[in-house]
Amino acid sequence: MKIAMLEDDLAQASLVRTWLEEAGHSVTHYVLAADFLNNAKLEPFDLAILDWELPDGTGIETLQTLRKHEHNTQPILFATQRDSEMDVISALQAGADDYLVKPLRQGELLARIEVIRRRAGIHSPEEIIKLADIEMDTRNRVIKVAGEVVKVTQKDYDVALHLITNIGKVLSREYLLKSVWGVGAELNTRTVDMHVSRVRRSLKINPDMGYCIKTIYQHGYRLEKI
Amino acid sequence: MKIAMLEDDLAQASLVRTWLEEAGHSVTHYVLAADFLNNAKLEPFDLAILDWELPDGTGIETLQTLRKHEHNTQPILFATQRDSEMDVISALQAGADDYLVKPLRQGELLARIEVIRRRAGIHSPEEIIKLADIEMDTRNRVIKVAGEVVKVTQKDYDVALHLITNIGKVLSREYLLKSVWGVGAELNTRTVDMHVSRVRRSLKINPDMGYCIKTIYQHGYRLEKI
DNA sequence: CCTGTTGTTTTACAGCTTTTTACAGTTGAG
DNA sequence: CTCAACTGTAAAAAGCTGTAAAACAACAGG
Repeated sequence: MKIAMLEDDLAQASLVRTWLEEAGHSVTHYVLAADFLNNAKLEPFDLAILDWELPDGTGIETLQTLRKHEHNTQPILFATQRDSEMDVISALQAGADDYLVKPLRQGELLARIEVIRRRAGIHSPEEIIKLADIEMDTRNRVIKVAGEVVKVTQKDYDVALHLITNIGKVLSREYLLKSVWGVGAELNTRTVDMHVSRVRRSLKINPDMGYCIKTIYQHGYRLEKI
Repeated sequence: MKIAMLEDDLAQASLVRTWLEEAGHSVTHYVLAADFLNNAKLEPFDLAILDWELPDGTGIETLQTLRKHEHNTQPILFATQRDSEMDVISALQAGADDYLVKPLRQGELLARIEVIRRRAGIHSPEEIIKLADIEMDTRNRVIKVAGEVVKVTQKDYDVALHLITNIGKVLSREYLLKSVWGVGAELNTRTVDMHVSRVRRSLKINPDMGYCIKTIYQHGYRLEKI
C-alpha cells in the first residue's frame, strides 16, 4: 500500500518507515503539513498516518484541509502522544479512521493498517483486475469489456489502469501526466483530457454500468462507483 | 444503527446500552455467543460489539464463526479487558474492525462507532438535509427544490451547504471565501455576493417559503427563519 | 527516399462554470 | 438629509472541459 507519513520526529519516522516497508508498504515521509498537502495531488496515497503536532500546524487542521476539498476520502490514521478522550474524539470526528497513542506497537499498527485496507477494498496488485464487466489483464496489457477484447493503445491503457487502481481517489491531471507520461508536467495541453475521453468511450464507462469517471473541475478525474 | 452487543457482565452491558441508546442506536444484548449467532440470522445488525470472555466461548471464536459465511461482513468492534498486543492483533486479524480496551470511554466508543458507520457507508439520517421544500443530498451533491432536481454548480452547492448547515449564524465573506474557495482570502472581489445571489435564485429562497438569506451589512450573510 | 499505418498530440470550437465589471439601488454615520 | 461605502444582479469576460478532426511522429515495406 502507498502510505504517506506526516511526522516531525525523524527518529520515530525512520523506525515506522522500516516497519511499514518490511510489511511491503511503500512510504513517503513528510515533515511539513504544507508539503504533504501539496504533494497529495501529485502522489496519491492509500493511507496517511498523521502526527498531532507539526512544525507548521496540527494534524487535525491538515486532515480538515484535506477532507474539505473535492471529496478526498482516503483513509487517515492518527498516531500521536496525546491520549485524552477529547483528542481522540476530535480526530475521529474530523474524519480520521483510527487513532493510536504513541508509543506505537509494531504488530498493532500493521494489523490496524490491514483492517483499513480490508475495509477500503484496496487489493494487492492482481494479475487481472475486474470492474463491472471490464477486465484488465495486467500481465498482457489487454482489456476485455463484456468478454470481448478491446483494442486500446498503450497510453490509453495506462490511463485506464491508473484510474481503475485508484477507485474513489481524485487523480490530478498533473499526477496523470507525471505517472503515465513520466516527465515534468506541462499543464498547457489537453492530452490527458483526450485520453480520458477515449477511455470513457472504449471501456464503455457510463452510469449504466455502475461506475463513472467524474471530472473534478480544475483538478482532474475520479473513477467512482455510483 | 442496529447494534448487537455480546457481553456477559450485566452491569457493563446495561451501562453501554444506555450510552448507545442515548446516541440514537438500537441495541440487542446477548449473553451467550450461541444466542447471538442464532439470532444474527433472524435479526440483522449493522454492528456487533463483542467481549472476549463469554460463558460459552470467546469473542474471537464467535467472530470466526460469523465470518465463516462469506456474506457476513458486518462491522465488528471488540471491547474487552485484555490489552496485550497479541490479543489486539489476533482480534483484528480475525476480522474485527476496531478494538477497544475496557474500561470504555463513552465519547470515544460513540466516535469510533461513527467512524465504522462512515466507512461502512451506512447512511446516517443526516445525509439528506431538509429545509422547507429544499433537500440537499450531501452524498451525491444534489439539490432538490419542491421535489425537482435543481442544477447547481460546485461552488454554488458549497455556498448553499455552508449557509444551510449554519442556520441563524452569520457567515462572513471572509469565512465563506476561506472555506469554499480554500485559501488566501482576497476580499476585493464580488464573487461571494455573486454566488449568494445565485443560490437565492436557484433554491428559491425568499420570504414566501419561510426562510431568507439576510445580508449583514459590512460582514456577510445569514440564513434565517422568518 | 516515398508511403501508408498506427499511435499520440495539438487544434478548434461548442458548451459549461466561475469571476469580474458595471451600475442602479441601499445603508447608515454624522 | 447627504454622501461615501456597500450590496444585488445582469451581463460580459475569462477560464475549463469534451470531443471531433487535423497534425505530427515513428516505423515498416516498397
